[in-house]
Amino acid sequence: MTREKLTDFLQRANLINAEQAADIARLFSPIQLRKNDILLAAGQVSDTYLFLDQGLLRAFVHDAAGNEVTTRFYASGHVALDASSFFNRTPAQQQLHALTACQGWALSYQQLNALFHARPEFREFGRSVLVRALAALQERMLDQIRETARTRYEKLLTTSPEVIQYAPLKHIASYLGVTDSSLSRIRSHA
Amino acid sequence: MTREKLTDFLQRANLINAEQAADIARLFSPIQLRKNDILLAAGQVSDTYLFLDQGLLRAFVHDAAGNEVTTRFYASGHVALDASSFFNRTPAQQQLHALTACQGWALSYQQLNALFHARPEFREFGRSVLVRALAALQERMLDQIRETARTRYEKLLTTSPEVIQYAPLKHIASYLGVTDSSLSRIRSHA
DNA sequence: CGCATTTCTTGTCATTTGACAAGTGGTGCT
DNA sequence: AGCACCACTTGTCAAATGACAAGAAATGCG
Repeated sequence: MTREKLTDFLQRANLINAEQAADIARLFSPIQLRKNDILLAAGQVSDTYLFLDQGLLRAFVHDAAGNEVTTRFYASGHVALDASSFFNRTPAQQQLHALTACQGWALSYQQLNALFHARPEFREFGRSVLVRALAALQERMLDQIRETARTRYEKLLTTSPEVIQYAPLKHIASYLGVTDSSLSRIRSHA
Repeated sequence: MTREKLTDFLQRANLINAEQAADIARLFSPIQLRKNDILLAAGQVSDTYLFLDQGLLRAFVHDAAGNEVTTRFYASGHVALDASSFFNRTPAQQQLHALTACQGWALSYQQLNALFHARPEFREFGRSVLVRALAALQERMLDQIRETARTRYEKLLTTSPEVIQYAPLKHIASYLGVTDSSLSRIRSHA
């Protein structure tokens, strides 16, 4: 696995140039996950800032009734992270589950902080990752409020076909906020 | 208006001590808003990092049909901000609207960045503000998915009574993701 | 291979919520 | 005061979705 996707990613917000990206990328360690591995278990303090190169992950929690609710999918080219656990060094509520075999690049909390300290441009970049995650979540919240389940499904279909392809229906359903039966019906009469 | 709430706020995450907090707080400028002032208009680049001392704000967007959707309320003791516009220096999608007369403390983008540069502890604090906003939004997303409108209303009632008290029903309704009629019925037969 | 488990679909019915419309009461403005 | 405009409530009906259950299809495993 080359670091090419990682260096591309680092340059995406135009806060880091090619040379800096190469230097920074060198510090990430390769990570492999098998299908169904749990990268982060409930109660554990996250210590992996993961850039996903290949594969698909999901984050999920249990609700009061004990049902799993999928809170996010992470496709390749994105950072998969429980920000709250990682940055606050607190036990994770969320779990991270590999839906397929995955490859990625990782930093520990200590490494990330050292890098933030040493490299202002990476600090800026790290902030932009957080701000983008916030904006994306806000957008999803809006969809949840004003779009029907069918529209939400169709949007997911066009923006994240890999999710539809690899994630089982029940995970997609709880992510979209509908029951599996409803999603099945939405699909059938698409 | 004293800077007391602001210095308390700065110390809340235990990343900044009392002396540092006093130094930092000194750099914020006081801001007043009248009821119904628009702090941030659509299309404008946000340049106000606002700690709200008194009053109530809301953020809203227009959906495709032109209806206002309230995306968040900001009560006193919190930072009211369109993070995406402020940090990326991009035109705001959201607007910020004073629901009551407000007082607060503000930094410009330039001031905030200078402060981030000069004070690592404030940098950490800034990150924790973002991470907390992310976690709160995630929590709200979960409620949106698994709770009924009635439960969401009741939660808001206990966690943010000031919102119920000062915001008109239609803003609360669009925030909760229901129509005003439905919310009115939920209330009537509480 | 054969069995158990999981995944997905489909049926029936109840519940929630939305759409639309009318009406009431309050508020602000001239 | 008089009028226009909001904010909120309430009625009626339709549409979307959930709950529950049964069954079919696919998958994993010994």
